[in-house]
Amino acid sequence: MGKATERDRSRKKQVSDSGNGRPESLDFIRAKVAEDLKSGRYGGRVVTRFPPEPNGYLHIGHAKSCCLNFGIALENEGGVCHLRFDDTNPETEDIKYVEAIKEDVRWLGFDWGDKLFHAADYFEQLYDYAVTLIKRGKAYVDSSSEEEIREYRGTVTEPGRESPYRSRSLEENLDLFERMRAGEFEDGEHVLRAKIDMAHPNMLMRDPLLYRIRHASHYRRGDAWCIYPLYDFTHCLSDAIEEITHSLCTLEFENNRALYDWVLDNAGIEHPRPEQTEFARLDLDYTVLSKRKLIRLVEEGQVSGWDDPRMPTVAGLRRRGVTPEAIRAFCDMIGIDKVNSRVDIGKLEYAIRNDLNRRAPRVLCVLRPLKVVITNYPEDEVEWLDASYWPRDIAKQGSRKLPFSCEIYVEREDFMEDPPRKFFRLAPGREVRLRHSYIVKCEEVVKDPESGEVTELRCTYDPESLRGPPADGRKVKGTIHWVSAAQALPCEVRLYDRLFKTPDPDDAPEGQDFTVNLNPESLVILEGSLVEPSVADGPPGTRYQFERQGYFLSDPVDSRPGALVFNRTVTLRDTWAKIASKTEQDDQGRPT
RNA sequence: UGGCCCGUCGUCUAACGGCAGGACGCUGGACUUUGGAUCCAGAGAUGGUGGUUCGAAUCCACCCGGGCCAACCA
Repeated sequence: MGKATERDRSRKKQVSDSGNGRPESLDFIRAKVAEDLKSGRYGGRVVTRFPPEPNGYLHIGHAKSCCLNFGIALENEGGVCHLRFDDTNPETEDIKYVEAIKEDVRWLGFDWGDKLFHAADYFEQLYDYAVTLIKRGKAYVDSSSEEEIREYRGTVTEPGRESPYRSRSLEENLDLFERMRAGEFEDGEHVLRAKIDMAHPNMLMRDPLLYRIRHASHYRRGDAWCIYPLYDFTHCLSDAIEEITHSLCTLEFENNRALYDWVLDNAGIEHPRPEQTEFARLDLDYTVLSKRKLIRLVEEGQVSGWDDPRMPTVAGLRRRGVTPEAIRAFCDMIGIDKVNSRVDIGKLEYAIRNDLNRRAPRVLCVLRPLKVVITNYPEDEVEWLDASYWPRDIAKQGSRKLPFSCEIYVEREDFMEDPPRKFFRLAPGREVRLRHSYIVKCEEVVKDPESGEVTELRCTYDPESLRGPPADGRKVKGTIHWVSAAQALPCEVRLYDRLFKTPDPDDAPEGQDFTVNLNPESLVILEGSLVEPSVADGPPGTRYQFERQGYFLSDPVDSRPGALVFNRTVTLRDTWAKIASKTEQDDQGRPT
């Protein structure tokens, strides 16, 4: 008991009690940070870093890392998290990605203060460390060709062979490396390699490359350099330069840890040194989270850009209407572990709904309109009904006026001529409540004589039914949304759905790739939707719940007063859809 | 087939030698002028086999399954 109390007290991340009387525990990384703090390993410092490479946009997997690194800094007294661009590859990186990433990190709610760094700014120091390595006999210039190097490396089951250039003298190595920097050689003529062990069972330790020659302009350093350091050399030393304590990265870098430590050791970095710890990257079903694949979707025009609302990018989620709070809540929900896993996208959707439920005012919008004439309502009358923006269980004030008249539109889906059991909506002879308004009864169905399509419903209303249930005690189970024909605003509605139709997009038939699994219905554009007039003043980027439909955001780019465009962020939970599909299954399973 | 890492409800996770707990999802019910939200209840897991131990998800061995590594990417 005393042990539990002590552990409880030492917790820095105060998460809610799960109701079982026991405190919730820290993930293994936070536990390690807490341990290091307790043992005084880093003198009470906690310094993490979020190290994106500016060669693409941030996606929700990066958000997980962002939440972890900035989260740990926030949770610990005096904790700091650096934003560092890991920009050592001049051929793929661009300033536009730097700007986009900064915007995304800020939008996610994280503040790096004055701790903004670039690995490219360390090139001079990194060069000096390389010289140190050479002087210690721990690095050499290899003049083998790319193919030779590959060949000599061996395979995972066979040891490699030493390069013939491995035994060059210190002086020759120093001279060559200096001339590499001076630009005396062509791309690929020489490389700088660590001298470790060509027979090492860990392939990364078989004399890994440290520097390569690339006569290319760097977005930040211009033409100042023609040799560029590689990841394994750069990252650990950048961490050391910034005095990072906990260097957190994903599982695929587990093999790199030995090299991380080797470089630090041999470059003479003093203790306390940064320590690398790996965790599982985020994988989400019904989408892809690899930069390579996301770039392909953008370049092939499968989506409209990095910020297409179907993209799992931070920019895409933002334009879709997802809030940073929802993303952070989701990251909290999934936890941190070392098991590679594919998270149910339903969890993300839950986090989004849970957040939007409390923040999005309710309005009425008819996506696919069906005309309804109220035959016993005065033809020229318009009643402006008071309608709360919030349901009774949300403690917020505010309402708007909703016009009601003899001609309205309802959702086409809310009428069925021959309804199944449990369909609580409009059907011949049936009554429904119009949200915030009267009860109406369907008296007549008007059809197009040619096609047979229902074109209009003729209904009567109960004048006594505006407030509360009907006096005669009859039950009206269904409530549907509607808009008044004369005052409704036409709008475009973009219904976004999952980008892929299969949980694992990479599971493609032989010879085909993930793009065959793209969901052709991931975007359905509705041109003729009608929304209540109160939304006219909402600036682009306003969030609403369209009652019974879902959460929507007026598109920040395309929506304008008079030409409203709404993006569906996520649908509401749809119990009816579940009942309907279950009923269908039951009917199919039953002998006729 | 070499090395490293990892296997707990359908999914994401907790339990660190002592009652396998939570969340999402699912099922049923209550409530309801959103088939939303909320509330209540329920079903549901330690990959396998041995061993150590009074006691094993936890420690050990073997097996099975999964991931990563043979870019001058990160």
